[in-house]
This record gives sequence, structure tokens and C-alpha cells, in this order.
Amino acid sequence: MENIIRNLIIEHSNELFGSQIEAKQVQFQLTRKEFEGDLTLVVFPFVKLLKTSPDLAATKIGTFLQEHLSEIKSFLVVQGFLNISLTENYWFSELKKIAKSENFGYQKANSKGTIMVEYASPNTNKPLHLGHLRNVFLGYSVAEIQKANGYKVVKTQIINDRGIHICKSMLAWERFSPLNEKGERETPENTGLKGDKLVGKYYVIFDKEYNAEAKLIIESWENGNFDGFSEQVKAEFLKFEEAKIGKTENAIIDLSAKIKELAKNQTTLMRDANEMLMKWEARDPQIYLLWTTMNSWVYKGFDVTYKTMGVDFDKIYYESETYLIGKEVIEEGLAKNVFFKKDDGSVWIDLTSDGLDEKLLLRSNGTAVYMTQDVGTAIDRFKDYPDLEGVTYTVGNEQDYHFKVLFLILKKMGYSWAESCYHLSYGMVELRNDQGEIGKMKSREGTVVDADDLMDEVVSSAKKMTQERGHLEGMTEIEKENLYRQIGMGGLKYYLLKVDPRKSMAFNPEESIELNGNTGPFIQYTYARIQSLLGKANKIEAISEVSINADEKELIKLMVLFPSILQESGKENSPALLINYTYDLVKSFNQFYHNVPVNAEENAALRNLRLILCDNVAKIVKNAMKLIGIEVPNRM
RNA sequence: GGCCCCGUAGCUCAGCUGGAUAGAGCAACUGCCUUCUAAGCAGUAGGUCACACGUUCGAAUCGUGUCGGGGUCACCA
Repeated sequence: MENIIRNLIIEHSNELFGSQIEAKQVQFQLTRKEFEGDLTLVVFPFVKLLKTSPDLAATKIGTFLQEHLSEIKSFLVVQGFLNISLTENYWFSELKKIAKSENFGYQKANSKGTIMVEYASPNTNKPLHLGHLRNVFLGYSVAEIQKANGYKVVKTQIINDRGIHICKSMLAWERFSPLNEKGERETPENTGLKGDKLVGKYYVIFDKEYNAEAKLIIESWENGNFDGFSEQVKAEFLKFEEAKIGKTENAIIDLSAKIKELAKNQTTLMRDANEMLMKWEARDPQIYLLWTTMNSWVYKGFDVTYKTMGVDFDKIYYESETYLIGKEVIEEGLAKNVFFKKDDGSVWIDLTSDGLDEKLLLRSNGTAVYMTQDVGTAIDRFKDYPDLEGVTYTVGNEQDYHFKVLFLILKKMGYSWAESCYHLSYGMVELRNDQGEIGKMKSREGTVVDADDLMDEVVSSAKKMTQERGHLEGMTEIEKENLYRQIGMGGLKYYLLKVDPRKSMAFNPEESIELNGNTGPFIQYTYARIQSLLGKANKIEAISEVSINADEKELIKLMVLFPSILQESGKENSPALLINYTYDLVKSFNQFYHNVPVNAEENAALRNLRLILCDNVAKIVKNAMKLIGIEVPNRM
């Protein structure tokens, strides 16, 4: 409707204003609830052209529009705002359009090009935690939203399965795992532990053991004992110690950290881990077998978690397979002089002319760094999917700089598709402690919220609360368990996705399981109420003309907005827009539900219209929540 | 320190391509279940939109500066 009016005004702008106007000068907003009207035209931009008062200008435009458009019932001018009321026929025709389409607001599937959405991409040494939940739910939802907007979407993740950190857990497992009575080391099978948890456990053990070893080394250095260490190490240590003299407390802490770093690199554990990495790169069969085995444990564990999360992937990339591509490309770039080599053999790119720094691409020993593999992975992806129109990387905002550099490198390498790469940069999840203070999650301080544990908790909390107040008569145990899961997971997803993804957010455990107010269960509850209502109703007939009240019109108005909200949330990569919209719709529905009878309405035509409203609100709620990854139950 | 992001009610967040009296939820207080699920609805109270200046008919929204918070500046990933 806005467009029809806008075009009409532009078409007749000479006649109305005596000059040609642009589309953006014609601004609309929904009429605020306290005024009568449906649509509001802001007339201030035209006041100057007409050289008259805002009210007179508005009246002139209003009169003109009413003469030309039959959909306009009336208009009112308030303080320079032209409030337009549309006819009931117009609203009925809109409702009919909504009712006709099963997936109202969705674009035709695969009508647009292919895009790739990367999310999750965990480190194989650490079980998934709260931060991953935001990442995974966000990435999944964005992928689903893009699908609904007509794109063909490839959901992907890159698995960080290579490098020194992997060797750390492998080494710790070989060295520190106790043997059982059969002489076997710990496995997921003989311990019952989830594979990712078991491997994560050994990563922590490595960290502990090698910190302990480093501490002993520092002690012996401090006592002047450098037996077994090179002159170079000794010199470095003494240099740091000397630098401490007369420095501020902070500088001393800094220097101590450097000493610790030096000592860590001298530990036998670190040396052995490095040796293992070399063997891995040389495809040593024994190491490779161990690597494959332990990785398979991790993947099995992650799969369980992803299943609980309700997410999936179409294609998985492994750094162990793409880092070599990256290395080749770096060589290529070196030949093309995009990169340069320093005396020690390390390869860099100079981005100072772009306002950035120099960035390392290959270590002096020729091994790949993070950036190397990301370059390789990107290229691999566009090779696998030649018609790819874009890649969205769902990665936390602490890596903003990394992606800026990555895309710039790809561009400088001459890949035209570099422009279509997009970093969906989301904010941190901060944790609330008992005092209400906000803190960061740190694995070393034990403040990490494990993803599996958290999901278990929200589901069991949903179970408890649903048993207290739910309507569960006649449901089987399986149905009940499924309901608890839907409510618990729905609440968690809603809680993590309702805020703008770009902003950092506070995680409050109590709020995340809340059932009242702006929560997932509130949406689900409303949906269940509608289903209950529809279940008791007669068959729905075609719409016949009746007079509608403000509550009913409000619902149609909100439903009409859904397609543009869906597009916007796709454009912005923001599930939050969809959630906030659904909340508004549901809130309005509950007012409607409270204010007017549906099945008890005696006028058959009106009852039928209200049923149509209920049915379509439910349809939109269900379709919107599906894109968030939230299921809506028929009963709760 | 350089660069990036953020600052709206006690708390968590909407609103930001400039538009009417800045909105929700939670927490507090009040009402409403002999009509369709009270996980609901209605109401009271709560604001110098961090601060200052500027642009404009009009600024929470745009610009500049200040203050406060976070991130990042690794031969880690």
C-alpha cells in the first residue's frame, strides 16, 4: 500500500507540489496507536515546496489521495501528520492473501543463488560451551532465514583438527591415562565419557602438567642452575630478569609472563608435543592412527551435542585438508609479489597502506598459521561450489581484525569473490555471578558453562515447571519428554537469539529458564492455546464481510508486515528482528484472545473470521519460530 | 597508546535509513479464572536516552569532542 501511494504521489508530484520529488521524500510509518488511522504520511518534507502550513499541506495531499484511491476510507490531519484510514475491504483482501499461502512471506525455494553459512567451527580440544550455543543457534537460524528468503544455503563448519594443540591432548593421553585391568587406556567406551569430554580432559591435563614443569624450570633458573639449557635460553632469561629492576608492577607481571612462556617452551612435554606435530606432518602411521582415533571420539561427541541443539551441516571442512591449499596459495602470492619474505624465511603481507599492520602468513620454519588455513579454506570452498554468491562466517567479534585481514588478502590475491565474504560478527556472552557481576568465561577459572550441561538443565527445569502447571492429561511418556525438550530448548534459543547478534549480552541462568514475559515458552504457550481453540472449532469457511474491531485489525496489520520483517532479518542476518516481531504479534494476539470470544461468538461470520485470524497467526508464529530453530507444541 | 564495538527505567533488552507524549519483559505494588489453557490480561510506579557542543523545522537516532565499559593489536587458534 505504501508503494502504491508513494508512486501515485511521485507521478502527480508536479501537479501537487509544482516540482518533481524523489521516492525517499515520501516517508511512511504505522500510525501510532493513540491516533485514529492505519498509515501515516509524514508531510514535513513537502511543507517547503508548498510554502504553506504542515496542516494545510497534509489536507491537500489527503484530499488528493482519497480522490484517487478507493482503499482510503478517510484521513485525519494531526500536527503535520497525515493519518490515513484504510477500508475494511482492503484489510480483508490482505487477510485473504495471507490465508491463501501456506508459507506466507517466504520466497520461492532456491529462487536465488547459493550462499554458504559457516558456524560452530569448534576447537577439537574443548567441549562446546555457552559461547558456542550463541554461535550455533545464530548460524543455524541465519541459514534458515536465508533459505526462507529464497537462497540455496550450504551450512558448513571448519574443523580445527590440526596443529600443536591437538598433539597436546594426544600426548597427554598417551602419557597420563591410567590403564584399566585389561591394560587399556581410557576410551569413551570403557569410561562412558562423551568423546569430546574425554579428549578435553586430557587437554586440561596437559596444560596442568606442563605448567607444573615450567614452574620447576623457572625455580631452577632462579637458583642459577641452567644445566641442560642452551646459552641462548639462559641469556634470554637473564635479560628479562634484568629488565624487571626498577619497573612498575604491571611491567614486572608482563616480564614474568614472558619468562613463563620461555620456560614452557623448554619443557620436555612441549618438546615432545612439537616432535609429535612434526611426525604428524610427515604422516607417521602410528601418530596418524592415534590422531584419527581421538578425532573420531570428538566428532562423535560433537554430533550428540549438535543433535540436542537441533542443528545440522551440509558440508564439513577440515583444516588438515585445507592448510596445504593455503600454503600453495601463499607461495603463489609470493611469486606475484603480493607477499614478501623476511630474512628468517617467514612470509608476510604488508597492509600498512590499508591502515592495517604487517601480517604473518607462514612461519620461518614453513608451517602454516591460522590465516594460512583460512585462506586455503576459502579458496577450497569456491572451488567446490563455483556458483557460490557469498560466504557468511559466523565468528565472534574478537576476530573482527582477523577477518578484515583475511578478506583483504583474498582481494589482493585477485579473487573477485572476496567481496562477497561476510563476517557475521557476534558479541560475547558474558556471565552473571551470584553477586550480579558480569564476568567472562575462562576455562582455567572453571567458569565455563558447558553446552551439554546447560541444555540438560534447561530441559529438566522445563520438565519440573511443566509438570507443575501444564496440561498433560492423556499424553504418553514419550510425548511428555518431547514437550519438555521443546520448551527447554525453545526457551534457551529464544533467550540467546532475542538480542541483536552484534551486541554482547549478559547470560543470567535464572532468566534463561523463565517462562513468563518475553520468552520462548510464552510464544509456545500462545501457539498451543490457538491449537486448542482450533481443535474445538467448526470447519473454517471462506471470509465473508463483517465489521471488525481494533483488536482484529491490529492482528491483520501485524501479519501484513511479516514478509518485510523476514526480508529485513535476512538482509541484517538478524534472527532477533524475527523474534521481536513474533513477540509483538503474540502479545497482540493475547489481547485479542482476552478481549473477544472466538468459539463462543454467536455471529457465524464473525466467529469464522476470528478463527481465520487465529489460524493465520498460528501459521506465522510457527513459520517464524521454525526459522529460529524453535518448535511449537500443540499442547502445553 | 593505535584501531574497532558499546553506553536507553533498579536489571535484561527494543526503538537508530532523523518525525507525534522514548517502548517491552523481569523485579515491586494493585486488580481479573462458575466463557475458548492465568506460561495469560489490565493497571500503578520507575527515564537528564552517559555528558557537552554542532547540523536541522525537528535528534535516543547524524557529526565532533569528553567520560565510562569491552574487544583487538602473537612465528596461538
